[in-house]
Amino acid sequence: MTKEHELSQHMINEQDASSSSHGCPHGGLKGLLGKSLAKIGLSKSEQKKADREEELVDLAVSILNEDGFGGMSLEKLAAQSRYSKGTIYNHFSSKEDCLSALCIRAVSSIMTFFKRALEFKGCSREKAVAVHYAYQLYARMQPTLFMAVLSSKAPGVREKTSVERMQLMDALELEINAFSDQMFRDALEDGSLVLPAHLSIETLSFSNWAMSFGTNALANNATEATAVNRLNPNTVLLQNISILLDGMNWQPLSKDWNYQETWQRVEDEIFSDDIQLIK
Amino acid sequence: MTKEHELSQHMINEQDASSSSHGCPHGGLKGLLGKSLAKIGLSKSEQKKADREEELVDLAVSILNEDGFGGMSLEKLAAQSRYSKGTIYNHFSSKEDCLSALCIRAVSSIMTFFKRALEFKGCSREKAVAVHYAYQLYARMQPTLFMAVLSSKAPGVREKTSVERMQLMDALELEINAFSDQMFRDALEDGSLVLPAHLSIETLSFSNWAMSFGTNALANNATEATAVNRLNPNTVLLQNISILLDGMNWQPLSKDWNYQETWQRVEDEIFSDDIQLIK
DNA sequence: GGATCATTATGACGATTCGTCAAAAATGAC
DNA sequence: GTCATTTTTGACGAATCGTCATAATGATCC
Repeated sequence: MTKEHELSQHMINEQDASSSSHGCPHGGLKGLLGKSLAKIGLSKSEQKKADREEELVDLAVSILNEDGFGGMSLEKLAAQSRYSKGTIYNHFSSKEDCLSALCIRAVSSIMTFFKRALEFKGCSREKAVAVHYAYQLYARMQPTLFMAVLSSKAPGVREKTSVERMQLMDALELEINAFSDQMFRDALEDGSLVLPAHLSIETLSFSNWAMSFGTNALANNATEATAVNRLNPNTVLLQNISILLDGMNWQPLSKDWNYQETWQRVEDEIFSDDIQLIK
Repeated sequence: MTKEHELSQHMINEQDASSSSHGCPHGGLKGLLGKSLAKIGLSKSEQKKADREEELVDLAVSILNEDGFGGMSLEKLAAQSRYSKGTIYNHFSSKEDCLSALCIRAVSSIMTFFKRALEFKGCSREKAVAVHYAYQLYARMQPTLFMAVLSSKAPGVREKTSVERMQLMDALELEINAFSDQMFRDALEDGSLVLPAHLSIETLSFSNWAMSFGTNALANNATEATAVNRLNPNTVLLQNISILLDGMNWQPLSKDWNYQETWQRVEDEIFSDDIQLIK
């Protein structure tokens, strides 16, 4: 509850600060960060409403973590909050709308994690590895929220989400896409990656995302009978990603570089605080 | 509704027939197929109950397709069926238990698709491509059921699922894992694949699955803002998988073989009937 | 066939959640 | 202080959940 809150609180306002303070050698990504969600120019009452929504989403997250997906209800949210049901429905047009709000919270948090990962000092492929580390870390810290992002894309959920929220969600998604694309553009620029025949940046970017998402989703929902259980949960993602990036011929290849060490350095140098929270 | 029904109806009984009739040159997979779910030795009343359960799952699938995930209720299932609520609850201990039953149906269907894909005549990597084609085809034919498999792994759902059904689900999952592993074992045996340093069969098998799952899940839930929309939905999976299998150095590499043609041949030679249904 | 017992099916029930809406309360303008 | 506007409230009807006493069905024995 407070954990998630701390992660995302005022995140948007901190974006400019963080993205300009880290010493990213490639300028490409800078221009894409922040701005799109600026909470500027709000009247006093609008600000008040926005604050309360933040508070409600915080509470919803804690309920989600506590009672799982099916256990989340606006009734319960109202009961546990300082407000009545009517007020809750004044913020969220439906349960699904609230789920979408949670999804936005999740994607925003992931985005900040990504930006922190980018601060890692290393070659372009190492930076990509760092971003995957961040994704995996978030998936482990907030498993339910991580999965909520996917569920919120189901038709039934989208239909019941307010248009403004859907626009916000789509904007965030574009931002994430742009972020991912830019990683590959940077790699092409510095020569460590050459576009394979018949493949576009979009294809590489998507395959990269799909692998990371698939691995985290399956690892998250592992049962005793699952293939994941036979593997080391800490490095499954690194291994999968290594095979994929080798397939793209992204230099240096995994046989020529100890990415295991990179992985560990990302944990120690960037996310050591968050790792403590898990344990 | 009837579509899905036809797919899975008596599937288990047909397993032996299909796996012994196709001309698979590698014998490795044969031994693993079927058996594990044999519906033998049922008394008359047990048989009757099993039949009715099949009927109810069919109906549940159609409701799921019609009203989506949140719209599925046992109340509705009872209303649309010939039975009363009490009887429904006699079959499914809860809504979540019913969801797990749907998941079992889905995985079983996917398994039959996989086995059909294996009938494709070609080298081991082509067979793997065929299996991915089958997975993607199922995901497109039954998008909601496809996603249901993942949701049924959530803790909240598992908790409310009857133990027998969970055992059945775990057994199915093991079967799928074994199937996947065997594909890689066959490839190692015929020499087209060599185990990369520090990687196990389990790792390769899982990365293969994760990529396919991730791609299909994301492609299924694509919105206008998604990266998937920029790509050709018919071949996204083939492209992603090609990069991955190249990364494993599975011969022949995509630069030395036209897998696009393989992909098309799988569609034409194995799944042409099912493709018709989508259109 | 009929009596007896075991199994299965039924739908009424209380509890919970959904989303709505008229009335009450709070806010703000003058 | 008064009035108008906005916001908050919780009671409401509908839908769903899962349970359980009762009714119906079927099996077994005489």
